[in-house]
Amino acid sequence: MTKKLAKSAISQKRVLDAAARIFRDFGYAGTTMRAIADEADLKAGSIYYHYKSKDELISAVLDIGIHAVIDTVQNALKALPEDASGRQRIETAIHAHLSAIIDIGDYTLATRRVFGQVPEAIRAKNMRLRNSYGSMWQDILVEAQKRGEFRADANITLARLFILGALNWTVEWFKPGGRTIDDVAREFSSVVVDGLLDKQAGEISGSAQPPSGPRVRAI
Amino acid sequence: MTKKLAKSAISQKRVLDAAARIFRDFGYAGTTMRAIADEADLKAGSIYYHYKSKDELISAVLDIGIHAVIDTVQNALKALPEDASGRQRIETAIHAHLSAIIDIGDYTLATRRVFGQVPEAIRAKNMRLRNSYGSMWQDILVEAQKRGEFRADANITLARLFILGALNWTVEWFKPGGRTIDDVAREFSSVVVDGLLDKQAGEISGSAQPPSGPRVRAI
DNA sequence: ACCAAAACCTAACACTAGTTAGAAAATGTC
DNA sequence: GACATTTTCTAACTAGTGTTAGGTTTTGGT
Repeated sequence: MTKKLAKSAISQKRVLDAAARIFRDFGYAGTTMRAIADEADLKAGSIYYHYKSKDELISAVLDIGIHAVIDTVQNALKALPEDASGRQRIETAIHAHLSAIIDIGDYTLATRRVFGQVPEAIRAKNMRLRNSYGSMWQDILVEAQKRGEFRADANITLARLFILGALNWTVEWFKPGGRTIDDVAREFSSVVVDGLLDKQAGEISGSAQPPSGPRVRAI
Repeated sequence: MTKKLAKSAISQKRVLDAAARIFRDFGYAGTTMRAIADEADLKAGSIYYHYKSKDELISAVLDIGIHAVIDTVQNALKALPEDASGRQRIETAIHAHLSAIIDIGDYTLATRRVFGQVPEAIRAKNMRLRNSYGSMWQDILVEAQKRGEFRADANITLARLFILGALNWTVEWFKPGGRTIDDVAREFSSVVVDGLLDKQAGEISGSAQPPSGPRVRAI
């Protein structure tokens, strides 16, 4: 166990980044080792020095994709005060999730496009990570509901599926240079939270009232 | 033009259905003509009697997928009274969309999983259909906003992207036998509409108030 | 029973896939 | 500068790809 196999992390990352881009564009079967090698300025055979098979490569890409999201969101939530409201937590989580998946967009998109086509064993392993991320969200929502911030009759599980579905879809249309992540996160939170907020309990935090702009008359 | 090339629509559909299932499971490049043939109880060469290439097959699958959704939603909307509310329209459209994509789930999933990997020309052709579907939703939302039903400060384009993203994601987790489409549609509508509804304008339609169940105290 | 059209099959083509063994280059250490 | 280690390349093998040409069977109308 005292081997000193270092294997130059930077070359490894070069191959991994290239793989993510190619997997993203051509899917699992459509991705060839030769195409990855081209993208990474290598010859096909050389990849096998870093990864021992195509499957090990896609597995690494998948894990990086979900891990980045989990870490980013977890850290953002930890930075919140203990008594943060459900709204704050959701806004924070949405913003962090969007930042993460757009930051490492190649990996996220690769994951989305390839997940259904990957060998069962690899998919199952990655699925465990995704499920643990799902429970993270479930906890936030259930907590807020228990505290009376969210409607008691809301189906939290379905709401969570709705939120994560919409979030994950973002990478398909979000293009850097257009809308900012802040804008998207704010608008998204507004749609989701103001739908979950218990109106019977009266308005709690701010940001629910339209800021300025033209007011529409009621009837 | 007076040819009588009928080409037995039922065989053609058998091949198409098989193709949808295989494309769904293995992606564009991962799908082999031999696998489709197997699934359709044919030999690979025979497929070429019905479709002249793999590309023509995937193109047909993609078009069927989006067309089914467009038709179902359009018909459901047409059946509504002229003065239907925005809430009603959204609930109807969500329900119809879900019904359609789950009904032809193989095609929808195939589309989702394969879209990014298909030759550019085919994708562009199918994209036009999808864009026209997008404007349909945009119209519903903008109309409701103009009538003062939805918050004036809501970004309709973003809201639409969220809704369609979440809807399209449904096929990934929805399993027949569990939740009903009605349940999912109702909950989704509730999350979306009660988030879009202008609270300044007061409650308009019903279904916003929690029906029965335990009421949560405010603070 | 006959026959043409429709539907399917067989066998092969040129090509590309993942992977590997072994040689060659690059790198760093003394 | 020599030498061992790390990294890359070359060239090949087998297996499987989309597609096609031409033959065989099935079908349905007369």
